[in-house]
Formats: sequence, C-alpha cells, structure tokens
Amino acid sequence: MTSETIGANAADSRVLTRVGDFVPRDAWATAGVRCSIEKALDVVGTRSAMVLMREAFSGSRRFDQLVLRTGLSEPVAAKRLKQLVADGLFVQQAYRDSGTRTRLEYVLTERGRALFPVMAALMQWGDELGDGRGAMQLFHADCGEPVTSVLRCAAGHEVTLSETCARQDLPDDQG
Amino acid sequence: MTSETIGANAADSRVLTRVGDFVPRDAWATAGVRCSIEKALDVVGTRSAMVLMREAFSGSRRFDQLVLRTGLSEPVAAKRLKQLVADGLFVQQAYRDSGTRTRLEYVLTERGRALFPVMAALMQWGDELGDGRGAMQLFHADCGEPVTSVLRCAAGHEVTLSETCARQDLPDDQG
DNA sequence: CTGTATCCCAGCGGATACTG
DNA sequence: CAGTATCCGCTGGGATACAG
Repeated sequence: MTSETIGANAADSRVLTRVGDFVPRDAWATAGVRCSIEKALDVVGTRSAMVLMREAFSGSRRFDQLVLRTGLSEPVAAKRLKQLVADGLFVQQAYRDSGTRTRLEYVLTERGRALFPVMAALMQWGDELGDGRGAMQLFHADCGEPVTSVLRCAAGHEVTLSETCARQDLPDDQG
Repeated sequence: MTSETIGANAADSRVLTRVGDFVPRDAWATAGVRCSIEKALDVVGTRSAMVLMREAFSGSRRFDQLVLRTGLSEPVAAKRLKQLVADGLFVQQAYRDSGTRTRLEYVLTERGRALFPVMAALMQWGDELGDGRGAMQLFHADCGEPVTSVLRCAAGHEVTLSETCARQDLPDDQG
C-alpha cells in the first residue's frame, strides 16, 4: 500500500506515504512547486555557502578569518556572504575591539543557527567516506558523550527510515 | 576559553572546542585535509544528486521515474546516477516485472540510506523558508507524531548548538 | 526503456589588481 | 581590514538528437 492514513495527526487530505514507497504522482514538477530540498539548496547549495556556515559554527565572524579558514577567495567569500545576509542566515553587527575602529562582523541569525542539524548530519555522513582523515566528532559539553544526528518524533521515539512516513503539502488545485 | 577538555571521552590530544568558539588555527587548509563537510559535498554537493536522493527516498528506482519526478534532463540524471553508483550510494539491481524483459533499477545502499538524516534535516530547514508551499512533513509510522531531526548524545540527552563541542582529527604532523 | 553524444549557456570559484 | 572590479576556466545542467 502506497498511501494510507497513519495516526490522528495525519488524518487529512494531503498526500501521505511510507518513505520508500512511491508517492502518487510527479507532485513537485506537476504542481510547479519547488520542494523544501530545492528551496534549501537555493540558499546553501553551493560549496562556498556550506563551508562559510561550517566556519561560522566554528566561531569565525570576521571577513578575513572566514576567508582564511574556508580557503575561499575574497571575491567568492564576499559575494556568498552578501547573499547569506540577504537570505537571513547572517546579520552584520558592529563591534569594536581594543582599538578605536568600529568594524562589522558576521553573526549567525536564528535561521542560520537552525542549519546546525543539517551541518552535523552532513559532517557525520561525510566522516564515513574515505580514510577518516579530517573527521570531526561532536560531543555533548555537559557529559562528554559523542553526539549524533537522529530522527525523533514528538512522542520521543527514535525513528528509522523505514518507520518514517511523509506528507506533502501540495497546492489547492491538486485532485 | 577556546580549547578545553570536556568529559572523559574527549581527554586526548586532539583539538576540542566549544562550537561557537574559535578553533585554534586554520586547521583544514593548513593540514591539506578536506573536512567532512567538503567530502560529503564532493558526493552530494550538486542539486541533481540531492533531488535524485530525495526521489530515491520517495521510492523511485527506475531511470524514467527518476528523470520524470526530479525534473532533471536525461543526460544529467544519467551522469549523476553513474557517479552516485560509483560513490556507493546506489547499486544497480536486475529485476523483472510482469513481462519477460530484465531491467536494472537503482537501489539505495546502506551508505545511501545513511543520508536520510541529512535529507530530513535539510527538508525541515527548507520548509521554514518562503511561503510554506511544497512543505513536506515526516511522521512516525507507528504513532503518527511528526518527526524532526535532532542532535542526541550517546547518553540520551538532546543537545543544542551551544551545548555542543567539536573535536577535529588532524593529521600527525600537527604541532 | 535506458541511456549516450553533442552543443550550448549560466553560474561557481580562482587570480590578480585595486579602493575605502 | 574589508571588501570590489575584472577576467577567465571549469562544471553543472538543459535541449536535441541518436542508439542499444
């Protein structure tokens, strides 16, 4: 069975399928809707965007540091940072260090910080590629245990791929 | 403090920093190591790879379905699928439907399936962009509750960004 | 049905030089 | 220090036509 009603919260007219089954139709393309994955990739779909976010999570805030530590060229970093500010992942905040000059630094917004689970999951997946050189492991500061990205439902269950269903919010003109 | 020892598991010589603090140096570039993020992006860093994975998780296995439902052109889909097979995210499996002909279908490997938390996290993040059209919500099949991507430590604690530390495995020649 | 071959264009990203 | 201007090569991706 490819489409069914599972659980009270899902009892509506929208498309609900077990992940791994077929969804009923070419929903995205037919509806002229960009799916969430594509919308996300419009913002962080480039290597430069991702490595800048990575460095931002590592604490870099100043332009020269971001350039140095990402290995990007200045023009690329500047262009991408400008786009990321426009997309609301960074804000530019004035700050002044010991000297007198006031400078701007790139500070993650809530939307930018919300990308952390994506980065963590991607990092975890990337660690398992290749020889393990350059691996980065995350830890819980409070207890020291390693941190992984998992799927969890609102009832607190840890959910695997095969236990997951998907519901698409399609436009009104869907039959 | 930017570098410290937190918890027993982290008590070694590698770089350990609170996420959000600075790591001590330009570790990636200096060491000539591609970080896990970049390694992951080498494989799934393109829009075509991501939408093909999305459709694979939705159950598409045949070439024509993957082409139709991703909206990619055949040449792009073929090239990317070939690369994803080479990278071990898909295997091509023979199957035969009611007719007599044997065909190949693209089946996710364990490595491919391991990308699901990334896709789920990215989908979740992308849902919060824009007008909500095309949003896709995941549910736990067993209880119907919505599923989200979270960070969890081995001790079972749910971990936020500010509670997370990172340890980098740098090459031996690091001082 | 499952691709391949060819051609084309747009965008990413690097190098270099320059500005406030 | 924090970018901008310009130029250029590479790759991603689409269109079309063709092949097993």
